[in-house]
Amino acid sequence: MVEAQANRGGHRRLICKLQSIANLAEDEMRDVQLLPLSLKSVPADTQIVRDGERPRECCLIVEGFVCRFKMLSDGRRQIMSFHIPGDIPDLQSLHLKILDHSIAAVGVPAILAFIQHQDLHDITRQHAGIAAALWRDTLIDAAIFREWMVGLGRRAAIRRFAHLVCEMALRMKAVGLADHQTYDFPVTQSDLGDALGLSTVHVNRVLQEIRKKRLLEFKGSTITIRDWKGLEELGQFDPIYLHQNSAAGMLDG
Amino acid sequence: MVEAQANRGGHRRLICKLQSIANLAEDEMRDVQLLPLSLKSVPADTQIVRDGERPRECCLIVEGFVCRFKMLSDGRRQIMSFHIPGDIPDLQSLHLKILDHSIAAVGVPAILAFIQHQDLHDITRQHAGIAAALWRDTLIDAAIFREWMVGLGRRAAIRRFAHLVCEMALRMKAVGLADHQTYDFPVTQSDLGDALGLSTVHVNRVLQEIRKKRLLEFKGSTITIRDWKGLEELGQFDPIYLHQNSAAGMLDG
DNA sequence: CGGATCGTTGAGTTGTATCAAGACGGGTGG
DNA sequence: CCACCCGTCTTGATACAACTCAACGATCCG
Repeated sequence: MVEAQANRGGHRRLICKLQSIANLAEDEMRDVQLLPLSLKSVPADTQIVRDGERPRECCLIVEGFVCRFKMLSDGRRQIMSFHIPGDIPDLQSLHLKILDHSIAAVGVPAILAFIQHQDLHDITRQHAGIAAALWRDTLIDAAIFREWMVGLGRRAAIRRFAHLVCEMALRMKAVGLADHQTYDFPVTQSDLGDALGLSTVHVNRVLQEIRKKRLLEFKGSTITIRDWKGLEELGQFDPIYLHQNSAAGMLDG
Repeated sequence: MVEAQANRGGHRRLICKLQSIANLAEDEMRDVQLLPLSLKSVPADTQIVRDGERPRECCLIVEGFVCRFKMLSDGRRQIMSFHIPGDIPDLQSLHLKILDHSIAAVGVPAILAFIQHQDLHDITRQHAGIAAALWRDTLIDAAIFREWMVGLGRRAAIRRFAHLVCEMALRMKAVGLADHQTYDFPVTQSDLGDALGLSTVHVNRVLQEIRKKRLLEFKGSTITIRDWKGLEELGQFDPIYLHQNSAAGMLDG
């Protein structure tokens, strides 16, 4: 069955993600695999949950690309994070009843696996290791926010973009979604602007500049890194803040 | 003994903080009060823990004012949060071994109470409620980061500042450190610039502008709010993101 | 083929940074 | 007790990064 396959996909993605941030015991992994998942697919650029809601479930990304964002009263938007398969972007709703931002699929349709809060509470009560791993995941989330704050507050536009490209490369790599120097990043220049705190026009000019420096290509929705060292330097990128289990041996081969 | 008093102060502050974000049971509060605290005072504007360290304890603020920040290679700084008595600014170190930023006292000397990671691990293992409360605390931390990101990315300088003033007012109020419309905020204009992503010169001009609007006074290290409604509107401030137990009935009396 | 979305370009504007210098103010030492 | 000094605040002049507005080109899709 298609559904059974996708379900396995959901558990596989979750396991893979958890292993990239923690070391789970055998029985813990087994129970993660038994978590009831409720699958749903959403079209590209569609909201999944909305600012102000009180969700009773968390959403695990199985396929696709997701962002969290807040709208301002004048219609402008700030994207606070991008999420990839294996992430649970609203894990915080487990302990914060009201959602203080929205979540949406970006660029391409997404397949999501919803997990009841109740089931997550149960599994964390039974397995201290899983509780710790999930807590840790939300802490890494926060660490990424902090790093973005540095960019938004203190880094020039082109550095911000370079930094984002490096970050996504490592995160995609950690869950097996990036090969040597290429990965999929299906966002528009307008999305990028909302994430980097820039106007679309300026994003466009930044992209041209970075292409001219031959640091990367960005055709269609594919990013191809041509000069990892250069990108890292331009973005002042130091992967420590990602707190990955193995932050070594990356794309610079 | 002075130390015994301050120790009680530490536990009192912690209890007060935890009650502002969660509902603890009797026995949980009792065990919180039994947590071993190791007191230390640090001079104003001194680092407490440093980027890259691997702390074995967390630091509870008993008195004073603390910020978390990252330094850039060119010596500029981004402050990512301010912390007040009752906060544990490095609670995340419980699950993220390496610190990805530094922590320092700002403006005035601080009294800190260090809690061994081991003791925190023990108490969370014994009391699911305390584990949840601490996890929740780190999640609120992250929610505040997100809100700051919106400011840094999308709000004009004066709005950013107004927003910060509102946020600090509510947080101080929640732990009994702000009265009707006044509270202590011992930061220099340079600190403010590092928090808001602005130059000192521009902070100065923003302050003048906001004074001219008669929204607040900022003499010495004391902020006096003159027009809460106006500040809230200017800062586009909506307290939802603070996830306080009782976000109602604030300074606008 | 037409419309919608996205990307690109140019011109003009503005918010904020930088540089430089002076004023203020609180603490220290002579 | 005064003089001095250092950090902070303030002000002015100038520079520039990024924004806005507006128009046009490129794709894609129905």
